[in-house]
Amino acid sequence: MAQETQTPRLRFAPSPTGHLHIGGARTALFNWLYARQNKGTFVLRIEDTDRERSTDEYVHSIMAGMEWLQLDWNEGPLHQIDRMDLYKSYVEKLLNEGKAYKCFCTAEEIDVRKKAMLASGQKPKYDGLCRNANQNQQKPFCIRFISKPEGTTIVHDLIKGDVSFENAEMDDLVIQRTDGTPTYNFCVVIDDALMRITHIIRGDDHLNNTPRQILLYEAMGFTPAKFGHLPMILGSDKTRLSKRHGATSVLAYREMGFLPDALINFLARIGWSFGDQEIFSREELIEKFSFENVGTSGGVFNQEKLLWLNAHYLKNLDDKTLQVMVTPFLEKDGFRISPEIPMDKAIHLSKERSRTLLELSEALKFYLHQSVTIDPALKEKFLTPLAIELLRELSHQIETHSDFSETSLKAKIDEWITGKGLKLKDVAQPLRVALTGSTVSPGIFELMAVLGKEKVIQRLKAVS
RNA sequence: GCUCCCAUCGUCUAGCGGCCUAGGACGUCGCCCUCUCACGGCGAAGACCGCGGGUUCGAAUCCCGCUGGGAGCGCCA
Repeated sequence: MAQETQTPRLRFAPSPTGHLHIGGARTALFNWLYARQNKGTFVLRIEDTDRERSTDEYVHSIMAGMEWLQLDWNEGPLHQIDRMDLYKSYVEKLLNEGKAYKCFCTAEEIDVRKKAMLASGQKPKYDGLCRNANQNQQKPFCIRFISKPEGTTIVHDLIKGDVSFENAEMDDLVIQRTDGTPTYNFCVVIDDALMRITHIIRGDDHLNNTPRQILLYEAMGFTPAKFGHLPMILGSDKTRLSKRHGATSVLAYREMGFLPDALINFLARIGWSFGDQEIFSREELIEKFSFENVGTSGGVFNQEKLLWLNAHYLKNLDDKTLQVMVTPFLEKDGFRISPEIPMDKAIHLSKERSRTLLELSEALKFYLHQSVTIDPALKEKFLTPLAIELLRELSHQIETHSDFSETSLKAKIDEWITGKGLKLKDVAQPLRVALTGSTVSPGIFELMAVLGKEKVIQRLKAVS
């Protein structure tokens, strides 16, 4: 048979029992990167053999997460549930070849025996009782794969190097449940083999499963793929990242106003590095990725760094694009983009002061308000009788000033301030509070130019 | 308990035997810029390279042991 498996085929195989989470997204990313780098194929396969916990909602959510991250796939989504007959044919094959057997033990019986093993210091595993049992009993049964009693199985891992396991460590794996459905370790092997997957890149929580999968490959006459096990992403307490550590769903990061490129960049840098470089475009990632530079130890998910990266990508986006991206955040809070305010200019002023789209939307709200509400404490501190007097005077000065551009405004106000023997410092904060309701905002002249004469005068009158 | 994986600043990491009195980035703290806040610029603190043995002229880098952490040990994936 011709060996024409030169272009790699990779896959991401989530189970739809939850949303696409951070760890899964990184696994998908690394598979995707390698596939794209080598002009290979990236397959999305849904591992939904657990009918109890799998839902369509999660399938859609996972796909939405990948689409948002722009991790596009070439084949799929393929559902394992559609391939049940296929798996069963292989169960039959193994049964006929004497490589598997029916097991009539109940869960309770096994549980008792395993507990006893654990108590005596042994690794709890199925004791193989039914291997020699009468196979024609009229009782419910599951089907087990006969493990090898001796020898060593070596996993040639692309990331961890060679890892060897004693075959005696492995027990007789259930490949078909009592209800007749095949199990994960069995289905993956068949799917990966039949879909001609060349590289299986997944979390290292699967490393212990790999030797038994290799044995399954061999038993069914398949050639094992290459494996690569990624270290886990950890929470701040260095345990495997979970809900306990806060948001883990990729889509939740979209809602928090993160940019897909930032998240991709961040995810890539947990576990993978390229010298001292921190910022990578997708193209660079595809070009520079290699298993060789994937680390072997787990990495903590550091949201502060994600925030920094997000800020970086945010300020490098053009204003019009950002406007499209931030609008949903504004609308969600009941704001309507008004043509009176040049939003792109407002965004230009705030984008380097915001780390997320959410923060950006917050920074834009004051432009859109009908009137400014000022916190009493701020009012007391900044809008003193003296300040109000100044603002009133300033209001008159501006009313007759027609050119509301930033430079013209600055010239006009500077002149007025200097004429009064004051410093900009003396009026900037009261003015800022009156116009924005906050002590924090973009530069006062830029902001006034964006806000427009009418609103500026209106807001000044409201406080004086 | 058993099996497997892992171990450099608080965090992500560079380092693949001499270039390391250990480099970069995030965060932190100063200073500069300045109308506030950011951005930006400059600078500082921060790792006896988990511990102990080897190998070697020489080890963060190789080997062994220990300790610590993680994962697995499901008729979940």
